Amino acid sequence: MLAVQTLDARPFQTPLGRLSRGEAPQRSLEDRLAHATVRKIESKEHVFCEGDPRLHVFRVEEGVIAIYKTLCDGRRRIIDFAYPGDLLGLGVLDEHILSAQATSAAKVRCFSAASLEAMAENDADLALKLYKSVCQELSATRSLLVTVGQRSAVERVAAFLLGLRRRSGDEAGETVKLAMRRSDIADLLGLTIETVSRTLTKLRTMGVIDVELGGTTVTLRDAARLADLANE
Amino acid sequence: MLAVQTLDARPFQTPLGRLSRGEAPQRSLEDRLAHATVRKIESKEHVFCEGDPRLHVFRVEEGVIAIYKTLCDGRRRIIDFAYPGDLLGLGVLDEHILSAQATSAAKVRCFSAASLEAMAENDADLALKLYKSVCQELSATRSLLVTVGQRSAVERVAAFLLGLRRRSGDEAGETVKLAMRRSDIADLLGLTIETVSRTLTKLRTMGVIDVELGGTTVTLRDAARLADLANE
DNA sequence: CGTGCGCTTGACATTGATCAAAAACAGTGG
DNA sequence: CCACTGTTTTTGATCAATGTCAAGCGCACG
Repeated sequence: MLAVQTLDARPFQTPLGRLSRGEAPQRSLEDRLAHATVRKIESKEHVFCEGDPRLHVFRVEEGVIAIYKTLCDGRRRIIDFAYPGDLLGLGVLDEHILSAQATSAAKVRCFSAASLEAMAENDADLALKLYKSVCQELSATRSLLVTVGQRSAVERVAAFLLGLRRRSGDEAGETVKLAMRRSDIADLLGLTIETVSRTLTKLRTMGVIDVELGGTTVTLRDAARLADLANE
Repeated sequence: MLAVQTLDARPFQTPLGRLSRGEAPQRSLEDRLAHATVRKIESKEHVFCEGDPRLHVFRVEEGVIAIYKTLCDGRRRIIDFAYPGDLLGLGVLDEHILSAQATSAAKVRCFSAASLEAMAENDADLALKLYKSVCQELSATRSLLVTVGQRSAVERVAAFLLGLRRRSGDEAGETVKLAMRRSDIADLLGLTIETVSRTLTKLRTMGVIDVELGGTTVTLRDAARLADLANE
C-alpha cells in the first residue's frame, strides 16, 4: 500500500454536518450535501485508503473515482467506478475497507461520517436514504459479479461499455468517454490490459464500435449488436 | 425461468408485521422477527424468483438458500448463499431482481415487505438496522467479487471453504458441512463442476483437507496452509 | 435389482495470461 | 517547432489454466 496522505486523513470543515445535527431532522440529504465542502482531487490521488479511519462520507461531483481493494500479492481489484452523484465511504465500520482513487481529475463533496450517522439515528428519512443508496450499490456490485464471474472477455467488455453509457450521462448517446486507463478497466473486469486492448480492437474490426486515436473515446456504432454480444 | 409457484407468491399471515406497525416503533427488529411466521422450504424449492412481486422479507432460520441470477443463455450465477440469521429479499424495487432457492431443506421466517418499509419510515432505528444489514451484504458481495474476479481455481475454492467455516457455525471448527451440490459451488465461484471437483481432490492429495465419501463433509486438516493458498 | 443423480477422472480444445517489443502519445526543455 | 523521456496502448508469439466432452463410479431410492 502506498504511504500517500489521503484526503480523508486531512482535517477539514464540514459546516452542514455540524449545523444540522438535531436541529433540522427533516432536511433532505440533498439539501445537506448541497452546502458541504467541495474538494478537488488530482488524477491518481487517493480519496481514502484501506485501513484509514472513516472520517468522512463523500459524494462525487465531477470525474470518476475507482473503488478498489488490494490483494496481498499486490494485484488490484476494482470493485466499482463512482460517477457524479454516487456516494462514497458509507459503511458500518470505523475504518475504510476499500481504497478510493481518482482515475482522472475529480471533485468530491465531503462531510463528517460521524455526524451523518448521528443524524440518521434520529431521522428515519435520512436512514432510509442511506439504506436505498447502499441497496443500489449492492445491486450494481451484484451485476458486476454476474459479468465478471462467468463471461468471456468480449461479453465483459461489451457489458462494461453499455454500463458506462448508462451511468455516465445520456442513456442513448452514441459516444462514451473512457475516463480511465486500460489497466483500470482490466482490474474492474478481471482481465489483463492486453486482453482489454485486443477485445476493443476486435469489436472495432467487427464494426460494432469505433475507438478514437488515443483510445479515450469510444463510439457505439451498433449498440444493439453490442448488447447482443454482452449477453445481458 | 421455471414456472414454479414460489413461496413469496403465496399469501400468508404476517402477524407481527401487522401488529407492530406504528404502535411500538422502538421495538427491535429481532423482536419483530421473533414472532413472524416460519415456513419450511424443501430442497430445491424456490423462496422467490426474479420478477416476482416483492411481497415479503425473509430471515433464514435453518439450512442454506442460494441467491442467484439467471443469465439469458441459461447460465446461472449464484450471488451468495444465505445462512441462518441472514435477511433475504431486501431492496428498493417492488419486484425481486434475484431468485432464491434452497440448496437443502430449510426454514425461513417471513413477513410483509410493505409493512416493514412502512415501519422503517417512522423508525430510524429500524431503518438503520436495514442499512447495516445491507452494508454487510454489500461487503460480502464485494469480497466474493474479489475472489471470483482474478483468482485461480485453488484460491477460489480455498477461500470458499474458509468463508464457509466462518459463516456456518463455529469459527475455528475443523469440519465444514457442504449443504450444497458441486454445481452450486461452481456457480458461486464461476468455475465448472469438474474444476471444483478436481480442485477439491488436489487439495485432498496435498493433505490440506479431507473429503468424506459422498463429498458433503470437508475436514480442514491444515487451515493455515489453506488460508495461505486462498491468498486472502 | 435397476434407474437416476451427483461426483470423479481422463483426454483434448480453447481462452486468456504471460512475455516481449514496437508504436502512439503527453510532457518537458531546448 | 523539434528532440527526448516516460507512460500508455497496441500487437505478436507462446504457454498454462480452465472449459468441454465423454465415460465410469457410488449412492439413494423405488
